[in-house]
Amino acid sequence: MTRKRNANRNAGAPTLADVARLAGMSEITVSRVVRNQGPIADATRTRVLAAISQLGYIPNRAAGSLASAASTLITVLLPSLSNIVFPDVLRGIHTAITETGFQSVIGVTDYDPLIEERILLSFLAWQPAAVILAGLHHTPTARKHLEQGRFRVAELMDIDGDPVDIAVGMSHRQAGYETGRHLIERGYRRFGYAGHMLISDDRAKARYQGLCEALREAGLSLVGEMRVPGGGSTIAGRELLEKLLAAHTDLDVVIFPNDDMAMGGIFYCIHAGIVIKERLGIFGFNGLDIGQAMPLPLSTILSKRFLIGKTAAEKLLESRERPPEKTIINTGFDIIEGATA
Amino acid sequence: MTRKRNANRNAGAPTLADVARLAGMSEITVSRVVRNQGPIADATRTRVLAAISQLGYIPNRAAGSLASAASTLITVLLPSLSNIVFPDVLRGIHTAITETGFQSVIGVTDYDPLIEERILLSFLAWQPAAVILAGLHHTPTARKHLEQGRFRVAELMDIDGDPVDIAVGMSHRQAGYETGRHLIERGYRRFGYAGHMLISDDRAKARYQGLCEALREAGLSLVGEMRVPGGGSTIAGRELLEKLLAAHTDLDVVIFPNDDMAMGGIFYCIHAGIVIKERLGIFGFNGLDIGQAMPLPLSTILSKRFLIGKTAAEKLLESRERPPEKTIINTGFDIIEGATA
DNA sequence: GCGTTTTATGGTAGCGCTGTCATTATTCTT
DNA sequence: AAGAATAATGACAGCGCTACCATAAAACGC
Repeated sequence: MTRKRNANRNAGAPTLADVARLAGMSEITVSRVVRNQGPIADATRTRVLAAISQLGYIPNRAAGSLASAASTLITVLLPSLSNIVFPDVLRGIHTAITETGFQSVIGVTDYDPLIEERILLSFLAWQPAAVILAGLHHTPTARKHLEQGRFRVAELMDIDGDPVDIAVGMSHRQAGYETGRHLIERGYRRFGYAGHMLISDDRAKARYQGLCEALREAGLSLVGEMRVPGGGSTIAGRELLEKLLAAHTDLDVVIFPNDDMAMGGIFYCIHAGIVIKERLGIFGFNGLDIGQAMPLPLSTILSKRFLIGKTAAEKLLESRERPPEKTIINTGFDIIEGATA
Repeated sequence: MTRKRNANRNAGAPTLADVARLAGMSEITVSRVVRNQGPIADATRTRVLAAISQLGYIPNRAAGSLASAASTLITVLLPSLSNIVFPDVLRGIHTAITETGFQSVIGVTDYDPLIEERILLSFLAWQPAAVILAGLHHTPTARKHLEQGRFRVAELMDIDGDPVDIAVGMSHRQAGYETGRHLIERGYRRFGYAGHMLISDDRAKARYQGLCEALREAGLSLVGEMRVPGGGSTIAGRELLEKLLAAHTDLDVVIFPNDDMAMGGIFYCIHAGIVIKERLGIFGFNGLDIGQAMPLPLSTILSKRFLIGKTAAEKLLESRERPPEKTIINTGFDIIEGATA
């Protein structure tokens, strides 16, 4: 039977036992060398390492995970990959884990908490060492599993709420608020908003609310507001601004939920001969490089995506066990003055 | 001993045996229901499913992988996450696998074949169902493992070469060549190249060579050429074009290795008052949305990144076994006429 | 109606590794 | 120098699942 079984296996792929035999050591010693764990005599380590490289041994992680009830996998659930923000976060995560032996398994939730829940459950089957997801808002089932699991949890981007374990991000409500204050101070009074319809993009919603609050405090309110269906791209921003200005000719500044859309707005102004900043201010969010490379650098808010990902992953790996108190790390944001508002 | 061991485990997480007991079935039957495999009576399936949801059973993939010597993981090795191209590819991959139960493990190689090799070996420890990587150029060790492994392999982006199993992409050499032909036909004669120094970016190199070949055939050659250190961004493109034009005042067209840099070039022209197209043509590569949203849409080549990722993943999952003949899928490219060259 | 195939289910032995508990050198105290 | 601590190694069971083979029951063929 054993023979039959092996037929379907990686033809003769060497196992711990093979290495042990060749090195003249017990399996457990080889295992310790591989995992760099426990006290090992230098001579032993050398011998084992030699046997490993001679055989081309690759440890079987499935067996290891099963035996130890823990894996080296980190589950990463991102709302989207189209929005450059999340690849940046992912890049930060990878920068932090690259030398640690941890590996990331990626899921894309499409901003949908139900999809997030489904993917989360299927990923928990790997007994991950940590779970990283976006935002603090999850389904009750997802939240329950996150709370009860034997793994670390980092919730990224947002810090306005109660995290399961670690939250790393910024206050989007505050960012929206300060956007409003900043523009009011610069003399803008007739505000427009050109958004998108990702109702599950809690961050964009929080910024919007913060903005409205700043306006309200100053006795102002949004004069005009429009949204495109879907996620919002540069082209969408361009077309949307045209429509918004057609409906509200007297706007003096328009805020976009992200830089991509804001750049579309700028392109529309150039096309339509509208003098940016004097006649119409444009304000974005994210602080993308490309916006800053433009002849008129985009006025926007720099969100520290890479830093968020990197910080979260580092923090996560500090300890295997979840500490008693929750951690909230505010990476903050910078207002980029720019030349468009 | 068993008790001690369980102490460290997921406290009482239900196992197949628990489900089997509750459903009054054998473990193997439950396993079959979970995997949707083999003939199961409807009544049995219903009962098992009820028990699963009652217990909140989550299968242990590590155990499954160990027993079957196969996993549902797909290893994805990308050169970079900064370059928007690769998140697009990843998005395509995820679109294809999202409903299949397969999951992606991501590694970032930084365009370095040695890093690629190291990550590949560490990922093979999971006995992945498939490996997806960029390009056809790998270390001998990596190539050997790819060839001998019991998993499918897809090499993306490039098709100029001999793949291990499946290649999906386009001919970058041809893209470069056609860029040259296209611009020569439009009357350009004094060519400049503003590149970067990613020597391991084989695709950019192939396009460069194709371009040179087209010029050579027409009795031309590059008048001026410069490269920035590192990967090349919009800002780098902007600064590089300034330098290149300072050194070669008589260029009538400049080709960039990607749209990001080309847009930087456009921004420099706007800034310096250079009339784009008439006085200086600008040509990119990738066909990013943002380039097409600009007042003067960028002249460039559309690479079908999303399609490449999606096609590769679909093809990969068609069959578990590697077929005897290799597959090469040419997704082609489109020349976008644009307004900048 | 009796063999033959198909459908549905189960028993059992591992998969390759690591946790737990020993055990035996070796070094350190005072 | 005797006891105590530490360093280095090993035996062995078992993690939770699935491949393999077996078996029983139902459907089929002529």
